Formats: sequence, structure tokens, C-alpha cells
Amino acid sequence: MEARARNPRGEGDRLRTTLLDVATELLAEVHDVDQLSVRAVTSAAGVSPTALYLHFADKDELVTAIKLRCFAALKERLDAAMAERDGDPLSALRAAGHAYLAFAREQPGWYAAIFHTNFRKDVDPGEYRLGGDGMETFAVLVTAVASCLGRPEDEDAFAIATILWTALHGRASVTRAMPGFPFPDERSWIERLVSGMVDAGAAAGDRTAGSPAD
Amino acid sequence: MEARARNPRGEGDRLRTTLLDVATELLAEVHDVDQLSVRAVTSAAGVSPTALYLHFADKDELVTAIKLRCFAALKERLDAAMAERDGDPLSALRAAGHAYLAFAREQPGWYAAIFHTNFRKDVDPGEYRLGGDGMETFAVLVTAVASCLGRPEDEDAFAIATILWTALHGRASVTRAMPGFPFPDERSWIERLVSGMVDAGAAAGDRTAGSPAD
DNA sequence: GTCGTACATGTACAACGTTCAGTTACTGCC
DNA sequence: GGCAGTAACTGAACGTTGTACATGTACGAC
Repeated sequence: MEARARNPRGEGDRLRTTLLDVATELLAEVHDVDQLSVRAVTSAAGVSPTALYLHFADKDELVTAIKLRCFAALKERLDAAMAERDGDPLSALRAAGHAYLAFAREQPGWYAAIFHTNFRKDVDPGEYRLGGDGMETFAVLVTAVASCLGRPEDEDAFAIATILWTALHGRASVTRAMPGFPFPDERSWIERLVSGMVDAGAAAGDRTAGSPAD
Repeated sequence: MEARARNPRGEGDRLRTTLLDVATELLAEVHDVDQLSVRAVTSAAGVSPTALYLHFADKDELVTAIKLRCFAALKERLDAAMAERDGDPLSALRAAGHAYLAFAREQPGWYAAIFHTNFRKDVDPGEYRLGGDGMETFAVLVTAVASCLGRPEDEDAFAIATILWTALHGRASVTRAMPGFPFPDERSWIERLVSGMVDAGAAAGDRTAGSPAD
């Protein structure tokens, strides 16, 4: 829609960034990547539809790039929430849970993009992975769990972290798909989840390691 | 594609069933409702594309009907798994967990359909709900949790059941979106989840009710 | 000035969901 | 038997989608 001057020579990549900016912005409004059309993105960027293909092989590649951005935004939010409770790992874990659900609630389009699956039939299933930011973010969770347990980042901490994450994601996902579902209030639910799993982990650790309980 | 004789008078509704049958079957192959086109469904049913609109207002209504079927299939699977362990609620809970993940793994299209969100902008958000079968299925989970705790189906049992469900759904969803994620093996993961949450619930119950532990 | 190339645009196509007017064939009525 | 009525379905067409391919345009180097 907007008038736009062509980029100077050597600066063609600027359009790539612009397209990503615009697409991310639009995604915040439509709440679903499938609702985000190539034409809507390019037109909002002030460019012809086919200009997108100078910077992305197809829409899928655009979406993948958007996913990375959304993941980074989520990571930022979680990091901030946990940093506020630095020194109190249990409290940090709860804060992360609230931040996670808040992000999913307030930015449903971005959140959904992270978990979006493009099931083209010619897909290489091993291709899909947790992007760099993703694994880093998850590692923060594992660290927090480990320090709650007062133990190194072993398999137990990892397993507990996966349970916390999947439960949070599950609640976010169910809330989106079935807004009517009568979830318990967020605070008590997260409290139950976090302390339940951490306590179980601590008990298991005591049994195997023989370390004293607090 | 197939040749097809028109239905006799008064039996027009048969096509509705046929379309649902065919669509459900195709969905098992394509793994994504968005990949399921009206034309593919109608052509597989041996009928013109527009015939679908004699029985469904739009594709959305078709998808909604499919969702109900998929939910019923999931419920059937869970019921069967839990029935096998009748009398041992903890074991039944674990079996349900395995059955749940197995369903999501073996019928990804059906499973995804259950949680599919049609985010048309003219949506009534309160409209989306856990269908009849859905709430029933969940109620079974609540019952199992309650009998693990040896207590009535109170808020605790409900809250624990939501955590179990969301964690299971979360794992299924993450596995689909990020097949590379290194989850702990299913058996130990479910064991940790179920016993962790149930133990926590039992401990909390003891504290509030003062009933003896077993 | 004119040439090469980086940065785009314009046209076109097949597939999609959907609308609406039209066709087919069975049923009850005279 | 003929004919109207209607249930069951088709065909053509529209706007939108992702995308391929040919084309245009302006700037820096010679």
C-alpha cells in the first residue's frame, strides 16, 4: 500500500528485514500464520507480491524466519521474568510459568507461530528442530529446576523441566483451542505444577543420593 | 473420482455421512486439516465440489464435524486402555497416558484436528468448547485421579487431571512441531508425571484432611 | 553515453473456498 | 399416462491464494 523507494545498490537485504518486521506485526493481529498472506505482507511493505521471492524461497521460509523471531521474543520475556527472581529458583520457576502463559495469551499469533507445523508432503521430518534460541531457553529452565533440587543438571532436572514446559504449553494450547475449558486459576495451577514436580524430584534425589532433606 | 449413483429420495443425508467418512480417511493421510481440500474430499466421494454445501454451511462446519469424530476416536482409545487396568487407578492413569501419546503419534491428523483452531475474524470466541465427548473423556481422567487419591472428585482431583492432560497434550504437540526434541523415554516420563502429581495431591490432601496415608 | 547488474514489477496459472443458476430423476396427483 | 413439484446434485464462474517467469528500471563502472 505505502509508496516506497527502491533500496540503494548493495542494500537489497533491507527489504528482507522490512518484510519480516511487517509480517511479525501483522501476525500479532491475525493470530494465525495461515491467515497471513504473502500479498498482505508485501502490500503492507509497499512492494509487489513477487518481491518476497527475492529474499525467501517460499512462504514457508518466511514463516520459519518469523518463528525464530517469535521464539526470541518468548525467550526475552522468560529471561526477564526469571531475572527478577534471581537467587530464588523456585520463585523464578513460577514466574517463568506465569510469563509463559502471559506471552501465549497476549501474543497468540506469535506463540502459535512457534509451534506451527508446515506439513507439506515433501518434508524432511528430521528438519524440524528446536531452534537455537529454543534450546537455550529450555536450558534456562533446566538450570532453574536443577538449582531448586540443589543438584547438578542431570537427567532428573531435564525430565522435570520437560514436564513443566509441556504442561505450560499444553495449557496455552488448550486455552487457545477450547477457550471455554474451566482451568483452575493460573496462580494455584502453576503453584501445584511447579512445587509438585520439584518436590517429587527432590524426593527421588534423596532416595538415590541419600542426601538430607530440608 | 469414483462413479456414483445419486441417493434415493429422502436419503440425501447419506452423502453427509459419506463425506465425513471420506474426509476422516483422507485426514489420516495428510496429517493436517488445512491440507484437506473441499475438492479432494468431494472428488474422493465421487461427487462435485459444490455438493458438500448441501450438507455443510462451509468447510469450517465440515472440520467441526470431523473434530467430533476424532474426539470420539480418542475417547474410545483411552476408555479401552483404562478399562484394561480397571481396579488399579494408578496403573489406569499411566495406561491412559501411553494410549494418549500413542493416539497422537499414530493418528497425527486426527489428533491435530481435535485442537485445530479456525481463527476466522468473525468468530465468537465463546463458541469453541470442549465437545460432549471431550468433557466426558476428561471426566474419566478426573475420576481416575480421585480414586488414586482415595478421595471424592474435588477441586484437587480436577486440577491434577488438568495438569496431566496438558502435559500429555504438550508432549504430543511439541513432538509434532519439533520432532527432534530429546524427550526422556515415554515410560519413565509418564511415570514421573503421574506419580509426581498424584503423590503431591495425596500429600496435600493429608495435610488438609488429616486422613492417614497408605 | 552505454552497459551490466541489483532491485524490483507485471502477467499469468493452477488450486482453493464458495455462490448461484441450472439439470436430473423420482414421487404423488389428476 | 402425463405433468407438476421437488429432492439431489452439477457446471460455470468469482475472488483469493502461493508462486513461476518474463520484463522493466535505475545506478555505478568504464
